Amino acid sequence: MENTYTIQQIAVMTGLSPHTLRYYERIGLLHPISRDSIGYRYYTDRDIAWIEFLMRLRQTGMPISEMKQFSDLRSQGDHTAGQRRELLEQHRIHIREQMSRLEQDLHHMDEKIEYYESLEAKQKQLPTIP
Amino acid sequence: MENTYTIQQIAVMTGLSPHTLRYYERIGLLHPISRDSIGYRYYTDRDIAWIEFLMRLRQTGMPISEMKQFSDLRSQGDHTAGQRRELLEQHRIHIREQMSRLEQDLHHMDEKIEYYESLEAKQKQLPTIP
DNA sequence: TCTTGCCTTTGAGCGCGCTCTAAGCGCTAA
DNA sequence: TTAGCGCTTAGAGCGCGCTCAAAGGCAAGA
Repeated sequence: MENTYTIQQIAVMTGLSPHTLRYYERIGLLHPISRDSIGYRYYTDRDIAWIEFLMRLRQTGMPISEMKQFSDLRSQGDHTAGQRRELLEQHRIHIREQMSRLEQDLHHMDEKIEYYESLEAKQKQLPTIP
Repeated sequence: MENTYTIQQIAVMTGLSPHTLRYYERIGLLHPISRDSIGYRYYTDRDIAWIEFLMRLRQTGMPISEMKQFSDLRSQGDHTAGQRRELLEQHRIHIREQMSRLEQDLHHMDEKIEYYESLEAKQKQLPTIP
């Protein structure tokens, strides 16, 4: 659990580019990452967990400005747990909305695909018009 | 079924702005919309159906370049039905992937929220440290 | 007649989330 | 000693999907 990783290793593990990792740190999504004697970043397992959490927020459509809010609350300590929970509950609602919208859209796609299938079936019945 | 609508009416009905409606036409997502005697656009019910379909594609994450492909196939006539169906089947896979990813992410959010709840519960037990 | 209002066009501008460039440093291998 | 590699920084640039600005036309109402 005392492992450390270079930025390149984190990039491979998370799928984020080193550029993006530095960018996230620059805008404050990541607290200032520890450095070795020559100034290279080294990431810990805890950092990885946090990065993966950030990725889930992004993945589910949270804008970076809101992720920043969340990060700021986190860095203020445990007494912000309530606010963080509220933010997350709001976001959970958002995720559920996305899911139900996707479900509806999926049904529509199914219908549209069936429509095309029937169109193709008709076309086979009348290969060419004489 | 022979109704026609101004761009403003379409904007209200679809939620897209007149700007966006013109933009979509400009880039070829919409075929050139009919005009009245003084050059104003008038949209038909068929146009509305197509716009709503486009919105579903966008909503589900299809990039505009791919929507353009689809539109181009459509304007080439019924013989492209097969290709359109294939595109849509690909996209349906994409939608399903999004849904399962969201479901996973939702579970993670649930856990995180529970974690915060437990944190808050602890804090109430120890309101202040003497 | 004049104002108001909605439409038209082309092309520029914008916000988001990266992504890349340029210049430079320290370590290691040849 | 030198070449090459991987890291560092600040700041510029980019792709996407809009969104707006400027300039102008037509028509209905005062």
